[in-house]
Amino acid sequence: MRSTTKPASRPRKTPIQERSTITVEAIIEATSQILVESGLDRFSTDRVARRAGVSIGTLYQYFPNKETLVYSLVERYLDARDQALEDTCKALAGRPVEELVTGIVNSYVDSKLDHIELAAALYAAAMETGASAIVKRTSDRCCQAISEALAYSTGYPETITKFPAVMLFGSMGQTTREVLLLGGNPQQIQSLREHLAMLCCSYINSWLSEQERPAKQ
Amino acid sequence: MRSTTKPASRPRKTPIQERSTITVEAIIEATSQILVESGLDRFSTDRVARRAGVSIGTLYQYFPNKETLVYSLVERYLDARDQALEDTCKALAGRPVEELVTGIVNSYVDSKLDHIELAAALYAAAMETGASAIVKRTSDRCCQAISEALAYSTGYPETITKFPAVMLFGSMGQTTREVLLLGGNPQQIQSLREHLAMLCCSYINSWLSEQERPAKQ
Amino acid sequence: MRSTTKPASRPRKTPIQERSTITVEAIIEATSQILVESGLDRFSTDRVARRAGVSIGTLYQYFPNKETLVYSLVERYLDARDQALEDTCKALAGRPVEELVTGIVNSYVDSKLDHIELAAALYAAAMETGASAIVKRTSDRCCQAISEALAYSTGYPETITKFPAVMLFGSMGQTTREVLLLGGNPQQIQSLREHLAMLCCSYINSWLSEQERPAKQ
Amino acid sequence: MRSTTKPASRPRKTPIQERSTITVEAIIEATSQILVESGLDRFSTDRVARRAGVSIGTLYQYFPNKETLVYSLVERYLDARDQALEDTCKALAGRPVEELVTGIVNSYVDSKLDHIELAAALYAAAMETGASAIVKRTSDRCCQAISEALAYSTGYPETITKFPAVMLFGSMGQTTREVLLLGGNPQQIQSLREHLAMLCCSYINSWLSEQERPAKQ
DNA sequence: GATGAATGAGAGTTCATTCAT
DNA sequence: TATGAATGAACTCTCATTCAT
Repeated sequence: MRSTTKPASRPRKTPIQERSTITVEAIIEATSQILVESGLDRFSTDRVARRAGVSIGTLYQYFPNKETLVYSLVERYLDARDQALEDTCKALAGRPVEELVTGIVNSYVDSKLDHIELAAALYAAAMETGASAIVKRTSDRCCQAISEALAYSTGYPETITKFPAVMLFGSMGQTTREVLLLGGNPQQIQSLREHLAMLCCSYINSWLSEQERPAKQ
Repeated sequence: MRSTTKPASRPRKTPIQERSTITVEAIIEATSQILVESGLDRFSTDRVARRAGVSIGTLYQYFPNKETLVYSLVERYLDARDQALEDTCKALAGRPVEELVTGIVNSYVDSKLDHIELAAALYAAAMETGASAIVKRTSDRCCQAISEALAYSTGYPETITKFPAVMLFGSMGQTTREVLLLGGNPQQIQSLREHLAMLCCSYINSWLSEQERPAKQ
Repeated sequence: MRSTTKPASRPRKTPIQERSTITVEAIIEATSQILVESGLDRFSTDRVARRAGVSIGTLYQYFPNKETLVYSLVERYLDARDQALEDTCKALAGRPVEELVTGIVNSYVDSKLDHIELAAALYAAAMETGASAIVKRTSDRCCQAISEALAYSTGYPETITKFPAVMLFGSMGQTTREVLLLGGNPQQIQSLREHLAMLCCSYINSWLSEQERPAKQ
Repeated sequence: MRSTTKPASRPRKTPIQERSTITVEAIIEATSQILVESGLDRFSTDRVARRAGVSIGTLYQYFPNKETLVYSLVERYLDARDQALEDTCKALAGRPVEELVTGIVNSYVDSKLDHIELAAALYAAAMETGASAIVKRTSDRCCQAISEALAYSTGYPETITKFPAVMLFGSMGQTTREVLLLGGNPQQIQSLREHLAMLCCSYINSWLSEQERPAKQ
């Protein structure tokens, strides 16, 4: 992807009319399809416009440059994931840690399974195109949600639960990807859920028991 | 980067004169620098050649196409990581699991720290360019090494240690990346090592104690 | 010219606005000029675009690759020749052979004279670039037309007039080229017409008289 | 083929030593093979050198540029054809025209058959690369030989036999090529010989009888 | 608002040729 | 004399983006 030096601006125009909304949706859908089918190479504004059934000029009326297209998609996808995770955290905050952690794991795995191919394609796309800022922002949001829920459930202040939250979030990401690469059949997914729950719970328990006797350290 | 279907062939010409060995090294070094500085966009064969101080023709005498440049680098980097991990596994195979797992964690973190910027840049680069095949291959190699060492240390057959190995390997990857994104100062790195060791050890212990009483499950 | 195996596809885009029709004509005209002036070497898409007064991008919007440029021209030129020959054949079919053959000769020479330089340049160009398929196709078309007219005028079935048709067509091609190479002044052209008519007529007459007494052979 | 502006110079060095001769022969043979196999595109000095088993530097020691390679081959091939034709003309000069003309036809067809593939490849190659000068020169030589023999056999001065000679020579070229394109099986070749002989003889006879009564014209 | 023709910088790659070894 | 590493101009083609209609 040719990286122009322009800052990644938000969509140029906020669709207000009905028709515009349809157009924008068609464009984003086309973006998604092409990214999944062909990856970031072979991804061109021209193809997106044609697939969306609009002219290239129209596309540029709603998305000021190529990057914005990918950004919109990445953001939309990650927002959904974050939202689900936050909801889970809010729903389970205050419950026993093991229950909380297991809930988080399942929410995370579920959100990946929802859009398997898109997840993989976006992951690669996000690395390029400077979308890593978005990735960082949403990662932070997830860690924040986990950290808060953890603090609520354990009684520890958030300053302390921050790091374990990062560890939990980090553990889920690549293990899930790895298992999907292994084939991702239902049985493997089930194993993933169980092992991930076990891994996260035992880690949190270890960490908790260590917190109880900090003097020894 | 255009991912054509052409196979990522090995360097086109094996240097025979000493002069050309220097040239090849210069090209690889330039590839690395530009990838780190500017990412996969803005990465062009032209820039690489100029940075390496050779003509574009010379570059193409040793690397048949652009992809091969990135491949060479990814492969070289991952091979080093794999080698270190394998060495650690071999050295610690048969020792108590906790010692083994801690050793693996430290080896992994060390290899990332060795080339911090390069690691990040290559990670992104590898996602595109079809180098994901290489990534998969080397991941498998790591999981294999971990799995074998785990089998040796626990007495369980490798068929059983396979999945936990994948979980361990997966856990290390993104957590490390996440912490480096957080800034990666020495103190954070230290925390990472401790938490990662704790996470991995407690997971393996949980898993072991579950294995002992499979009937109850 | 690199003859890749990609099929010589038809122009990429059919002009819909009037503006683009002009553009396409300008490009074909430029192709013709450059081919005539400089031959197939020194023929580059860049030069064509510049000569046509359009950007290189515009050129590629209508011609998917370099070969298509030459193909279009070859085809257009040969089609005109074939059409003229077919018209002549149809008009003279049924008339005495001598009249028919003389008509064919003149039609052929006329079509060459119409675009003297272009004919020479295209001839060379067609040999390369895989346009030889087009050459073969149009040659066949000419031979077919001649063969049919010959059958009609002589009463022999077409299976028998086929070969003489090829001989007639073949005789005209290089002799005309040869005479043009000699300078091609009006007097030479006139001699060419006369000798070619004589050559073709006497050949057909010989062949006819041989057909009448096949037993003796 | 990139046309450099340099004049087409003769081979740089005349091989005097045994070894050099072998090298030069190997290079010419490689040129021939590659031209036949792959045509004028994909023909590169590099490939020729590799095929000939010599270094690119050595190639340039005997052939100052790429064109010279093709020239040598074209010249060598056409010289052989011309020589054969001249020999035939000398041998048959003074014999009855029909015998002469038939001999010429067979000599011409034979020389084409000798190197069928090479003939086709060279024909295309000669059109490009400015070798057309050579083609013209050797064509002239053939026409000259035919013209002289015709003069000798008919008693007419050479100024008069010149044009018929061109017509005869021209008739043979494309008809032969055309028949080879048709498949060129032995039966077709035999037909070609017969029809070509008939065509040429009847033409010459017509021309002769016209010469006898010029007043009527 | 929508269209699509036009733009042109820039990318990847080739290959004839030179020259130090 | 032979080698082959190095050169770089030239070439084909793409694609993000603009703007007249």
